[in-house]
Amino acid sequence: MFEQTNENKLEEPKYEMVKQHVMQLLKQDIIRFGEKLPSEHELMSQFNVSRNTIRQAFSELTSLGLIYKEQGKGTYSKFVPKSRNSKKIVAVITTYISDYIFPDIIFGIEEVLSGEGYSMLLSNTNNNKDKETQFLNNIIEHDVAGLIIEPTRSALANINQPIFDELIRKGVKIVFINATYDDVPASSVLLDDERGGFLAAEHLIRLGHTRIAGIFKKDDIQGLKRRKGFVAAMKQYKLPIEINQIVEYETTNEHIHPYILAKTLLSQPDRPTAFVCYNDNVAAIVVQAIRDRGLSIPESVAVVGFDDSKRSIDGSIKLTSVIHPKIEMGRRAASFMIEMLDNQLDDLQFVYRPELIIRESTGVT
Amino acid sequence: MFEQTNENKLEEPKYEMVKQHVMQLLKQDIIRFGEKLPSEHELMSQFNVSRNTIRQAFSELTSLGLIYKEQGKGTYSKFVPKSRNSKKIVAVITTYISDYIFPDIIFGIEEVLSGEGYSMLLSNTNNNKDKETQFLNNIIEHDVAGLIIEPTRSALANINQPIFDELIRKGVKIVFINATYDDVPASSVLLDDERGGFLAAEHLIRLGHTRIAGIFKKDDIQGLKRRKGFVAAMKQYKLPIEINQIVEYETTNEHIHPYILAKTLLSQPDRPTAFVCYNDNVAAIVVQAIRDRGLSIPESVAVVGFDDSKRSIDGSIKLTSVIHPKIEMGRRAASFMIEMLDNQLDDLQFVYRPELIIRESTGVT
DNA sequence: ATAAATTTGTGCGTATGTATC
DNA sequence: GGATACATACGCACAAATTTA
Repeated sequence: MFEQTNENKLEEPKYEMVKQHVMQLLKQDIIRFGEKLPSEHELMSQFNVSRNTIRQAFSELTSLGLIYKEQGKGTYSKFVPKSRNSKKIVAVITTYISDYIFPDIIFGIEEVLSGEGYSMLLSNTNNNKDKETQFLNNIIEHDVAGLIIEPTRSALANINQPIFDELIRKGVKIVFINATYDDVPASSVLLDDERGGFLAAEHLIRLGHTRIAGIFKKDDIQGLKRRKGFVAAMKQYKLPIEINQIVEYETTNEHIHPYILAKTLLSQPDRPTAFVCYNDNVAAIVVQAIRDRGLSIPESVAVVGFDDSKRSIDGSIKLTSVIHPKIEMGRRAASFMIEMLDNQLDDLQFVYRPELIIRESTGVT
Repeated sequence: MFEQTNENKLEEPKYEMVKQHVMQLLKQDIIRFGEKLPSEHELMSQFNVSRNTIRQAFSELTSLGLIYKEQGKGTYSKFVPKSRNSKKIVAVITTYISDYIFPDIIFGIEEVLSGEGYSMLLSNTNNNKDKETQFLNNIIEHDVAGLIIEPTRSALANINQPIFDELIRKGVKIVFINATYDDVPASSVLLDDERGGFLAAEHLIRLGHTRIAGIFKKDDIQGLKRRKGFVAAMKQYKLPIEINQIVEYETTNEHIHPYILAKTLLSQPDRPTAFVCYNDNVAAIVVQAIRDRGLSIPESVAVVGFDDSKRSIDGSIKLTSVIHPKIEMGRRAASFMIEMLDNQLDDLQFVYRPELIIRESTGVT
C-alpha cells in the first residue's frame, strides 16, 4: 500500500529521510570513522520502510563517499581525509612578479598564507588583460579557496566580470589589492592614491615650485586617483593648472611614452620646474629625460616618484617618493583572506594612508 | 525465477552488462552529448531484464557523471568537460621569493609555465627544512603535475626522502634547480659551481694575489662545490692553502656569521689580500668588514662575489662576481618540466658553464 | 485546453545468491 | 552448518513531469 496521502510529507521522500538521518549520525560523530552502521534490516524496522528504500539511501551515501559496504559484514563509515584539504590554495595575481614593488607584496602574502597552511598559486598579468582572463579561467578549474588580485588596467572596462561572478558563486573569496573593479563585490586593501598625489604636489608647492607637471598612467585607477590628488593640491594652493601640465600615458609602449612626454614638457618655453610622477619607474625615466636635456636635478628640475620602490634609491639620484606599504599590504591582504575563509566574511576594507619620504630629487641632500 | 544457473555468467551481473553497453554507446559517440538514451522500458525489453535492473545501471552511470535524467522527458548523455584540467599545476619551491636571484628565477619559470597553460604554486623555505617538509606535504594533497625545487640546505641529510618517493610514485615530475638530492631520481638544471669557484680564485691569482681567503656556506652543495673549485685553483697554481684561509658558515645566523669570519681573517698578521665569497650577500658583508677595518677595496683587499645578483651592482662598490643564469635557468627548468610532462620523460640534465664578470671590487674601475 | 501516453521517481514485497562470522 | 548482512533480480503500484494526440 502506498501511503503518500497518510502524512503531510509534502516534499521529502523516505529514502531522503534515511539518508539525512545517517548523515546526521556521521556528522555528529555518533558513528565515527570505520564504525559500523545499523544493518539494512535494522533500519528497515526503525524507519518502517522497505529494504529497497534503505538501499537507495545507502547507495547515494556510497557515491558521495561517506560510507562503504562489505558484503557479508556490514556497512561502515568511511574515513574522509580531514575536510578536503585540496581547497587550501589561494590564487594570487599581480601585474609583475619579479619587478618593482611586487616581490615585496608577494613576500608578505606568502608569509601569512604559508603560516596558515595555505599554498599560493601565483601569476602575473604584465599589464595584459588577456593574461588576466587566462589565469582567472585557470583557477576556476583548480578549486581554490580564495583569490588575491591586483586588477590590471583597472580604469578600463572589466571584461572579466562574468568570471568573477562565477568565482563568487562558487564561494571563492576575493581580495583586491591596489585597486578594485567596482562591479565585483569583494574585500580590498588599498593605498589612498589620491592623498599620495596630493602629498607629492604639496611638497613641491611648499618648496616654492609653481610650474609643476604631472605624468600619470591613464589606464588604471591608481593613476586617475593620483592625478586627482595632484589637481586637488594645485587648487588648494591656488595654483593655475595649465592643461598641458598634466599628461597621461597608457601601458602600451610603457618604456617609451613617459620619456617622450617629459621631453616635450621640458622643451616648452615655460618648462615645468618639477614633476610629479605616476611611479618610481616613470620618475627614473623623467630623470633621464631631464639629464638628456642638460638640466640638473634638483637644482633646475625637481622630481617626485611614487611607491618608494628599490628603484627610488638605486639610481644615481635618490628619489623623493610616496611610501607604498608593500610587504605590509601583502600581509594584510593575506590576513583578510584568512579571516574571510575562517569566518565566512565577504567585505573587509582597508586603506593605507600614505606618507612622503623626502630624498635628493627634490633638493634635500 | 532466478536463472543464474542457466548461462555461464561467472561474473558479470546484468545491470553491469547494461551499464557497459551504455558506456560503449557513449564512448563510441553513437549517443553524443545531450542526446537522449533509450527509455527504461525500451532497455527492459531489449535486455529482457526488469526495470530495476536498468535503473541500477543508470543510477551508477549518473553518479559517474556520464548521464543525467529528467523526469517525464528521458535520460540524456551529459557533456563532460574534456579531460580534467585540474592537474595543470606545477609547484615551485625556492629558498627565497622576493630576494636576491630568486625573483628572476621565478620570473623565468612563470613565463614558460603560463605560456603552456600551467599555473605555479609557489613557496619559499627560507633555508628551513621544516618549511620544505610542510610544503611538500601540502602539494601531495593538491594533485600537482610537477615540482620544481631548489633543495634546502642540500648538504645535510634529506629528511624528506619519503615524501619525494611518494610524489614520484604518484607520477609527479620533479626538476631540481641549483642543487639536487642524490637520493631522489629526477631532472636537474644546475650551475657548475665548482668551475665558478675555480674562476673566482683564478681571477684573483692572475691579479697577483697569493693570500686569498674563501668564505663558503657549509650546509648546501653549492657551497661545497664552490669551495672545491677554489681549492682546485689554488692547487693548479701551486699556491699553499693554509687551513685557516678557508672558512665556512651555516645558515643559522646567516647575517652575523660571515661578518665575524671576515673580521677574524682580517685581523691575522698575514691577512688575506683577497676574498672569494660564497655569494654576493656574503661579499657585501665582507666589503663591510673590510671597510670597518679601515682598509680600502680593491687596493688593500679584493673581493669576488657569486651569482651576479642585483646586490653586486647596488652597493657602493660594484662587485666582481660569477654569473648565475637566473631567468634563463628558470626558463629551462620550466621547459624541462613541460617536456617531461608531455613526453613522459624523467631524467633531463643541464649544467650551465659559469663566467666571471669583472667589476670594481677586484681592481678594475 | 484537455486527456492520454510516455518517461522517470518513489516505494513495497519477494526470492535467491554470496560473503562473513 | 547456521545466522547475518549485503548483492542481484523480478514484479507491481502509484506519483510527477513532460510530450503528444
